[in-house]
Amino acid sequence: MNAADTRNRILMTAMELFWEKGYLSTSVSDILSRSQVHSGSLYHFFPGKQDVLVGVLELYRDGIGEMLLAPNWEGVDDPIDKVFALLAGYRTHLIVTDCTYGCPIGSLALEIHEPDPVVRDLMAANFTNWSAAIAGCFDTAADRLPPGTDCKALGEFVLTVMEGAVMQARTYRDIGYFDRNIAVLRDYITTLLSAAKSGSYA
Amino acid sequence: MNAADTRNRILMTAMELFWEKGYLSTSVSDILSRSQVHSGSLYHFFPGKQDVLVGVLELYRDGIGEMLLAPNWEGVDDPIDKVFALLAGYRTHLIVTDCTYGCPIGSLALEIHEPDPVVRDLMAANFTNWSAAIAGCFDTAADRLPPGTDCKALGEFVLTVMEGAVMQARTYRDIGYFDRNIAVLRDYITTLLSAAKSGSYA
DNA sequence: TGCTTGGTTGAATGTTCAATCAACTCTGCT
DNA sequence: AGCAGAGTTGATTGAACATTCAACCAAGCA
Repeated sequence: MNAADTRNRILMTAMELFWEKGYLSTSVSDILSRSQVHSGSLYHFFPGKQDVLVGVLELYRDGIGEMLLAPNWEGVDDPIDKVFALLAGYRTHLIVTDCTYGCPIGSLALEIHEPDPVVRDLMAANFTNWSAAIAGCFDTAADRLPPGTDCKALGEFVLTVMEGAVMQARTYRDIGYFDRNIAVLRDYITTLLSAAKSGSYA
Repeated sequence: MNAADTRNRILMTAMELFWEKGYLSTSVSDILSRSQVHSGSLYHFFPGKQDVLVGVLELYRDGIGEMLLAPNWEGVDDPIDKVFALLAGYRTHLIVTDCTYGCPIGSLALEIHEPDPVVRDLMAANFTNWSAAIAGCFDTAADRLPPGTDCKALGEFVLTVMEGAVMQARTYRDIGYFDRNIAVLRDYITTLLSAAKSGSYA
C-alpha cells in the first residue's frame, strides 16, 4: 500500500464517520480503527483532526459533479426535472438509512459553532457549488420562467428547502416531512412555470 | 438562594451555552462555572448532562408562546403578517449576533446524530409547536388562500425555510442569504394570496 | 436539644481524547 | 551494497471530561 492509498483511506473513512456520527462525536481513534491506520500515519499526513475535516470538505467540494450531480442526473434532460431529481437523491439516502443520514455539509455547518475560517469557507463553498448547480438549471429554463426571475436566489431557496426538509425528516424519523416540503416547493415552481406561460408577468 | 433558584439558574445557563456553543461543545464545567453552581448541586437536580438538555428542551417547548410568539406578535394582527413577523425575529437575532446564533432547536437537531428517544421526541415537539403556530396563522387566513390549501404543510414549509435560511446566513456570516430566502418565500405566499383573490383556483 | 431532610461543597476518580515521538521498515537511487 | 527519505508503528502523554462521594450545612420539627 502506497502513501496515497493511506491518505485516501483516512479521508474516505472520515467522510463516512462524519456523516454517520458528526465531526465532534467522531474520535480520531474511530477513524484509526475503521480505516486500519495507525495514529502515527494519520498524523504524518494531517497535522490534526481538523485538517482531516478540511480534507473531507475539499473532497466534497471537488467531487460534487461526479459524486452527486452525475449519478442523480443520469438520463434526466429537462432542467426543472434535474432540480427534483437531485432532491429525489436525498430522499433515497433518507429512505435507505431510515431517516438517520441527512446532508453531511448541513450537519457540519450547524454542529461546528465557531468554525475556523478555513473550515467555514469550505462549507460555504460547498453550499455555493450546490445552489449554483441548481441556479444553472433555472438559468437553462429561464425562457419558461417569469421574466426577471432571480435564478441564483431560486438556487439558494432550493438548497434551503432541501436542508430544512432533511432536518425535519431526520428529527421525526419520518419521510413524510420531507415529501410534504418538496411538494410545496413543487407547487411553487409549477406556479412560476404556469405564470410565465400564461403571461401574467409579461 | 433556594432550591428552585439553583435548578433554574442551571437551566438558564445551559440554555445560553447550548445556544452559543452547542450541546457537545458545552462541558458540564462550562455550565458550573458560568452559573456559579457546584458540581454536586447540579448532580443533585439532574442525573447527568443529558438530563440538563432535556430540561432545556422542556423550557423551550413550554415557553414558545411567552418567549417566542408573544414578543414577535405584539401589535401584529394580520395572520400573514404574523408569519413574517416571527421570521423577522430570527433575523434580529442573526443581526445582533453577527450571524453566529441560529435556531437553537435546529442546531441541536443536526448536532446530535443518535439522540435518545426522550431528546428526539422533545426536539420533534418543539418543531411541531412552531409549525403548528404558523399553520394556525394560515388557518385564520384560510379565506384568503386558495381553497384546499394544506395549512399544516405550509406551516412545516415555513419552518423549513426559516431553518435553511438561518443555516446559510450563519455559514456565510451574511444576512443577505437569509433575506433572499425569505423574499422568495414571500413571493410564494403572495402568489397564493393573489391566486385566491383572482379566483384562479376556484 | 437532637434528629431528619433537602441541599451544598469541592476534591477525587476513572475514562476518553487528541496528539507525540523515538524506533523501525520499506523503496528507490547511486 | 549502502544510503536517504518517505512512511509506519504503537506505547505514551497530559489535558479535558462527566461523574461520584463523604463530609458538611441549614431549616423545620419533636
